[in-house]
Amino acid sequence: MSYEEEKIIFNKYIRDNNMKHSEQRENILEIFLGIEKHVTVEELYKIVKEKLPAVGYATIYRTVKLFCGSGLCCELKLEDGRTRFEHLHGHEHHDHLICEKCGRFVEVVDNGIEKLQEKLARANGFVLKKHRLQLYGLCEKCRR
Amino acid sequence: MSYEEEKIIFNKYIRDNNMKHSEQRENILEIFLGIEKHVTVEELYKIVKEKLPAVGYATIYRTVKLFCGSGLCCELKLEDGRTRFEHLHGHEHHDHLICEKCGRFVEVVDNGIEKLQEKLARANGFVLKKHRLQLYGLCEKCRR
DNA sequence: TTACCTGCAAAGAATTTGCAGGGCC
DNA sequence: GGCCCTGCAAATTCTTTGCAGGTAA
Repeated sequence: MSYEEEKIIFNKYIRDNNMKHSEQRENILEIFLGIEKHVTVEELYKIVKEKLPAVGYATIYRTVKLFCGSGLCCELKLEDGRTRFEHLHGHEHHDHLICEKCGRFVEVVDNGIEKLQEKLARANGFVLKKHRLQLYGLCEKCRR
Repeated sequence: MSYEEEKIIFNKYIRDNNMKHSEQRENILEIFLGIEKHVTVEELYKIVKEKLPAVGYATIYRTVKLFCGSGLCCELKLEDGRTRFEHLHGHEHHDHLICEKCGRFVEVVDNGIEKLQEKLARANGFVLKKHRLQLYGLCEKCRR
């Protein structure tokens, strides 16, 4: 058994919202947390399907929304228009550096940038809640 | 007549790509450049429809893509999943500060952030081409 | 037992494409 | 004249919803 901490968080969220615990949701959570990548619903569906052949597409959609609601995962909308989900197990907040050619994702954080964002928002009368930063460019390999 | 400079850029793009000039596209461009806001295709369609009642939805889609291709406009994908288009006439590159409650957009730029992004990308072996930064928070009015 | 969970299929929403007729070069 | 442009309708793609039967509490 793994990801005990996340399961506790998720099950608390389920209870707090008057929903019921289900074996399947916990299985999907475990599979999802084991994926080290930003998956689309389609990708997650295929991976889950291997272990739970009876699962339906709608369930994946419904389930990742629950993960997001419980704070275990967050949605990522990039330029290609597809929604991706990334779990937060073992990942602090981070931004994304994306290669325009090969599609490689790199997770990056820069404290200086974070602080300046906070300052910039304040200067405009805003209280910052969250931000999304994507850097697009060409990685080393793709420049050769 | 207005937006001469943009029309020249657009027409050059059309020619360079073996497409044909059309009165309608130029009219749409002029209307679009006159809108000081990030419009969805639906919004733009309604506005254009007032002056060009015969226009179709598909044309708006096709035409804004051309604007993007010619560099006169860029796509903006936010958390709500709808694609917005903003023209660059009179707008330097900027990021967005968005109020989560009232939806207000503020265009912001911070040179410090821009420079750190460049540095961060380089540190990871990337050559930066562009970036997208959205700051979400609560504006002054909405906090009262 | 009651209300939620689930798979399936159908519905929705946003966007793209095919086609036939009209316009540009 | 040939090829692109355009409106319309149909097709696609991604996502949500309704429903009927199964399951947790």
